[in-house]
Amino acid sequence: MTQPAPRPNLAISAYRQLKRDIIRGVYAPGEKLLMSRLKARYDLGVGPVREALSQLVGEHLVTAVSQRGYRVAAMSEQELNDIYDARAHLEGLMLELAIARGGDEWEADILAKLHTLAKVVEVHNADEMLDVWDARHKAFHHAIVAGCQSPHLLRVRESLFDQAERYRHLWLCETVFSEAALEAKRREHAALVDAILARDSERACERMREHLMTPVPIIREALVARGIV
Amino acid sequence: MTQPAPRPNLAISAYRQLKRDIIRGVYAPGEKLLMSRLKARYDLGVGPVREALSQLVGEHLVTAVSQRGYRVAAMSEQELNDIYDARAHLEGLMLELAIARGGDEWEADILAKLHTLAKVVEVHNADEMLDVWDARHKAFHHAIVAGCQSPHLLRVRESLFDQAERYRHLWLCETVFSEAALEAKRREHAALVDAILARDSERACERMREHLMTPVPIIREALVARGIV
DNA sequence: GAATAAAAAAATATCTACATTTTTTTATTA
DNA sequence: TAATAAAAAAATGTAGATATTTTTTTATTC
Repeated sequence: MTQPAPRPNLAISAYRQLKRDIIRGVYAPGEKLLMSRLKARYDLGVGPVREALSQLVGEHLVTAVSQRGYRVAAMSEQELNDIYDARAHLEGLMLELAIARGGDEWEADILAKLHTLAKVVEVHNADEMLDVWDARHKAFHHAIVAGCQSPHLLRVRESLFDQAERYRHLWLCETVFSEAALEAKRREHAALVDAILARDSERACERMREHLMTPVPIIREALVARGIV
Repeated sequence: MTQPAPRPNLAISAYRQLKRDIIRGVYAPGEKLLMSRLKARYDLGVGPVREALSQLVGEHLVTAVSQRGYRVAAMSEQELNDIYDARAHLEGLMLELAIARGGDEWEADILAKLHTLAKVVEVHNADEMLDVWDARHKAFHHAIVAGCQSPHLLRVRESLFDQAERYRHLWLCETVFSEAALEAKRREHAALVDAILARDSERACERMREHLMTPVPIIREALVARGIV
């Protein structure tokens, strides 16, 4: 049924690599993205690179000034606060809708993803640990909000998520390798799922908003420690 | 203080024209956007056109399939419902935050924009009437949600707005030229502002959600009438 | 003869290399 | 030092070459 994914063109792979590198912090916030450097790094012509940059401008990960090229979007404590605040409120809203609209398989899917997340232990390699935990954590949160059944709200959430990714990455590094932090997260998730399954909208949304805001102070410190702000 | 707007390059003006044409319905939903036609229509080379299309893909107004070019994003009754539902809930949330966070000048600005909107009468030309009323109507609604003071929520709202524009344009044509419809809108706006100034969050949000959903049946009919769905 | 499959042709999308314009840097002069 | 001019670097744009998809034509099978 599904179309066999067409072989991506160079612009698409340039887009993926560039986005990944920006999120991972390969380029510093505000850094100028020289066409010549990008061409060399990804071994592509200017066309594909330019198209990739155009799309990233649309996602606000890159800024452009006509005739003066492109830069990685800046990071700031102010933006950190605003993104996380916006996300917390948006996901609170989506959870409220999900509790009103979600059915049995919605609940079941949340439990399934919670279980999978709790089982991330057998991994040894540090990088792999980070990737696996992050992927499952994302899947868990996605399962919760997916219950709102609105493709457009889900899309809007994803765009906020993408913009938060650079900040989230700092938090992940602090969290994934601390057993205490992971345990705290486990407890928050359990309490959240508890309220959701009880269909207690008020309590669930409050816990969701709190849960989403906990990384902020940690990230703020990491930003300072790395001299980003 | 403000930078003198740099002269836009061809990609930027291609982007603006293309976006405008898509919103205004120059291209049918789902229509293939031939590179050769676009080049001819806007009198540009492939480079700038491709960059503009890439950005529109990021805004979900255009879809792309690798090696098979670009198409105008489809329109459907389902999407109409979802966009308006998502917007109603999002703007309800933003209004709630605005009532909690907005100060005196927020209230004053809403009143100012309401007044300006009420004064759209001296225009005779039909097209100009539509443009002026729409611009002031937008300004009014923007003034309301701006009180939430979150740049990211405002940006997310704008992206939903852009995606709704094609549907909104159908509604505008039905509304702006009907004195009865305009009068109904005037009353809804007055009731909304009333609840906002009373800082009655619950009532204001309810009225906002209702107000934002009223166009849906009208647009649905217009979609059918024009054979779009 | 109708339906299917294979091959060729046309249309289209994509990419690169080069030319042009603009901005930034460096050097020069008052 | 400030202003100007020259040089270098960078961004932008165009045209043509290449690769892919779609359509048309031709051949084959039932």
